[in-house]
Amino acid sequence: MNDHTGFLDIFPRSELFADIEEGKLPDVHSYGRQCAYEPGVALFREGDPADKSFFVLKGRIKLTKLHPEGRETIVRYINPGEMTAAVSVFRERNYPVTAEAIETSEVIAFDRETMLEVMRAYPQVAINLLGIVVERLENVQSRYLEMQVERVEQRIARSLLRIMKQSGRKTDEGILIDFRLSRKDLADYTGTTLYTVSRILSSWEQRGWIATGRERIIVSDPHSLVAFAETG
Amino acid sequence: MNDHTGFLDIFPRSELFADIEEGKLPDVHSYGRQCAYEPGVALFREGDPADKSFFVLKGRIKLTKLHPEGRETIVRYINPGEMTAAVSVFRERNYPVTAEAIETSEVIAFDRETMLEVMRAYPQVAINLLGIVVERLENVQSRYLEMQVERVEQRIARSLLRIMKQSGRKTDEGILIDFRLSRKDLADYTGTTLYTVSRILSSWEQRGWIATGRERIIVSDPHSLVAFAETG
DNA sequence: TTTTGTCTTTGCGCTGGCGCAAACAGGATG
DNA sequence: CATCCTGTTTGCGCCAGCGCAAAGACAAAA
Repeated sequence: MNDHTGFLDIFPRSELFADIEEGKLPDVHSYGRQCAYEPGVALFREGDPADKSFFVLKGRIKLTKLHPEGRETIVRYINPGEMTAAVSVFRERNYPVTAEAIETSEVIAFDRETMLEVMRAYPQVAINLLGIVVERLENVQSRYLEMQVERVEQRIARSLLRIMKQSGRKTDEGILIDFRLSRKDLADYTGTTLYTVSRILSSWEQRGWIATGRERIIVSDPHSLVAFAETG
Repeated sequence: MNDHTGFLDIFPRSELFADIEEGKLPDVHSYGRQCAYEPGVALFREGDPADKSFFVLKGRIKLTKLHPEGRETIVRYINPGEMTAAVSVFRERNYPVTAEAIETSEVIAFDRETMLEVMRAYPQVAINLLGIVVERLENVQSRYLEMQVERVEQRIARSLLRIMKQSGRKTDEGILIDFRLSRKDLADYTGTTLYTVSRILSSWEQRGWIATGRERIIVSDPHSLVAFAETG
């Protein structure tokens, strides 16, 4: 029973399955196939034919996109209760990103046909999915704009705050980013280099805004960081 | 009659209304309200409450996003047969961009309720819309990646090619970008400055890859430009 | 405990691209 | 035709941020 990681707790709080009657949730759940991934294992790779969508119950998934020259960008992190690979609903499409578990994760995979079936059975799911994709589009558009007009230090501030909001956990020293996040990760997320990230985090640590460790960041003074992100 | 700009020609070839039976198209059309915009006039502004979606019959719409500091980015151009502001389907949302006609344009406006009604009456429209948004998400993600890893000159090449594909017209001197496109516009689209764009276009003109005029670009050697965009 | 591997820090030199300033050019207007 | 307005070009100086290299620090393994 517990190996189902209580989807009954997560579904009603998720954006995708909100508005579905409690009683119908086991039915929706039964459409999918639950599976687990260890850290470092890919759910799918960029360019693969897209045949499944994934709903995350537990853990954390990293979406990355590769450039032919070798460098990559981190597109976003997927947290429990969120969904990825809506693209699979459409025939003849390929995954535009690679999805990799960065923690031990449990997900539910829906393949195209069952996804369409769920959407037909529960039309509100289709509309919710549209809402999710629209929201992500706006999110990337914002980051694209920031990329164009803001200096590196400001972008890192904003990105750190964004990650903090999505995946932060309150502790008594401040808000802890709740997963392994290296300097290189932050660099790939903001479009800079690990050297620059390191220099900037060091300077913030001296000012007392954050506390850092190996692959670990605690934001101890979010207020100052927000002020900095907004004014430069 | 002709003031309806023949939606019967455009609907069947559009991604949104593909798969709808010919005979039903006048019905779909009747859900919306057709209107015209002169160049420079805004259909909606970033931040306004989003209550209408727009389908373009004729002309061209520019989507821009503003940064508090004053600079802006051109998010994309909307051509005839395309749609924008899917966000309006959702209550309590605001337009994330500003839409402005850059040519005399005719569009059909669907407000939220009628949009939902069309989607209920023709479920395929909802799925098509999801497909359109997914595609744009992938497009922005690609540009975001390019922004991070490519040098300015390469990004301008890629952007010029992208615009050329979407809005180019064959002439005997090469492929003409079919609307007023200034150095500043290209700079706002690629995230650089008009000075840099000017310098780079000049160098390409000397190499014979393009021919330029005031707010006018003709790509005379697309092949070389593609090679450059891909190898840097 | 020592070792090994990975992650992080920091000095240093270099350069792509920014942005001012000023001249130039082409359309539109009267 | 001359004028005005807006867009374009180009010289020049500057600096944010890159990226190498080498040392330091932490975690897990042996």
